[in-house]
Amino acid sequence: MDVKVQIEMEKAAQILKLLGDKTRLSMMKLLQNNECCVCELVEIYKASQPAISQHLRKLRDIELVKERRQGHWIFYSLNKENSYYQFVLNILESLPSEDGRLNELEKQGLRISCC
Amino acid sequence: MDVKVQIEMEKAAQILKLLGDKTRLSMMKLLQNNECCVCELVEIYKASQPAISQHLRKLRDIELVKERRQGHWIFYSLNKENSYYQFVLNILESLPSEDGRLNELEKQGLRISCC
DNA sequence: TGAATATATAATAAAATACTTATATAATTA
DNA sequence: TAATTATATAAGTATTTTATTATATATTCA
Repeated sequence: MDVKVQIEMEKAAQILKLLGDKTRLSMMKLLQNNECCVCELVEIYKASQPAISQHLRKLRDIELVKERRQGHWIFYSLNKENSYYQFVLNILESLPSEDGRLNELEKQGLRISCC
Repeated sequence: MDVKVQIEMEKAAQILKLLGDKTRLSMMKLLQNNECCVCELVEIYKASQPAISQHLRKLRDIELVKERRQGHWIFYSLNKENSYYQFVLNILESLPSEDGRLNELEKQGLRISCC
């Protein structure tokens, strides 16, 4: 059964606005099960590096995602500590998996495996 | 238990973008349990009539809400026939009730009771 | 049928968002 | 330590969204 924690209207609208973008929403779904670095996302979404960086910044600013530096790379993942994590997860669970996109990368030898 | 019907990424983003506005999100929550006419929404949100009409149009365009004409008034409500109704409902259920706003109207004698 | 009321639409202006190009920062490695 | 690589940020521009003002449509009622 789902947990239904209530969330203020304003905060909800703010989060939904950020999720209301195809690239960001798909990124969030991808990050639900995976840690990804920026260059992988650039490859997957065929977008410019600054464009991806700026999407990530917005998600980071409201703490929906967190980063972990490892050498050259910065790995992004969902921030499970966030008070609104459950709200976001509820939405992500209605979306089709995007993991296939990472498998594609792997096949092309472009996956940045950590460590 | 929640029904979790999967929904295409693009459609989800489109819906979330519309919900990602404070006024529209709050309106949707209000309409979850109530039928409201435009003038009530204008009063509640202290917005101009065209502004409210245009918000409603967007929600109507993707069939999240439906209208019912009765005399001068046009009453809006959630469109439960929509394929994405369950998805939307899932989100609305995490939000605090807005019914209090209608009670306020009622007290002021501004509620348009149907029939 | 004409006036009044509720709502919609069109045109425009203002504000917010997203993308591009250029540059900065931080870590790695030769 | 200089060159390279991954990422971030800033500035400018283009695009999208929202609100405003003016006007049109539809219904009711005198």
